[in-house]
Amino acid sequence: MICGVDEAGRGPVIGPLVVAGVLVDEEGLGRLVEMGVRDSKRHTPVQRERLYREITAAFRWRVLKIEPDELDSLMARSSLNEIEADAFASVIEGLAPETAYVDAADISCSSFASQILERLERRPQRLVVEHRADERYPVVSAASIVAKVERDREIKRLHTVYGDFGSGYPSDEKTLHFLEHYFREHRQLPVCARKRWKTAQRVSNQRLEDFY
DNA sequence: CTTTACTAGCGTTTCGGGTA
DNA sequence: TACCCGAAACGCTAGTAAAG
Repeated sequence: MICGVDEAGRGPVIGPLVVAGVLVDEEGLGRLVEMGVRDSKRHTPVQRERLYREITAAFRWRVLKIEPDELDSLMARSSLNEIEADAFASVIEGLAPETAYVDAADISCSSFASQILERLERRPQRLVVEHRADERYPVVSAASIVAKVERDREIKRLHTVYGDFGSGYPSDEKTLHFLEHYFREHRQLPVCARKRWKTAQRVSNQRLEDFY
């Protein structure tokens, strides 16, 4: 059996980090190609939703979410890469594949591979860690779609709680506005925000500067 | 007219080399 | 030795061009 693992929501200041894995056999690999899975960025949201339903109905899969408050406390002691290596390892462990294909986010492939390996009790026979694996391997594309849709759904849920704050990424004007407004109103950042992120800290400090 | 595809620009983190 | 800054990788948005 072969699994692919990818992550979504590494950069944003709002919402969870999501890691997903999909497990397929040789035949399933062919089905993924027939479905036309590609890197999640290459699909429209509607296509992603449809593919998500097909993938999760047809194959074994796992998803792991790390909420902002948990991420904040973990980052007091570990780097983001170590936290991700932990999450990737437990997803792989849960699917127990012979071969695992992993998308290395913003780190050198070899060091990420060894970080994952040292966290695995039962290691797959083959661990392939590459940049842009989500473009090269359909099973990683599938994982990227699952991760992306799971995060989008979570953001949508948060919109019903907090109103429309955009994507949650610092480059999104709406997100920044929301954080500033919320902080002015409540004198603290919302639970859904990552306090350790520079953007979040800037928002908090800006308030202090205004105050004095 | 609507949807899709592509690029540029900005945000995040980590890594590595140069400099004081 | 310690620090700083650029490069690399990712994701997101907005804008533009092309296709249906």
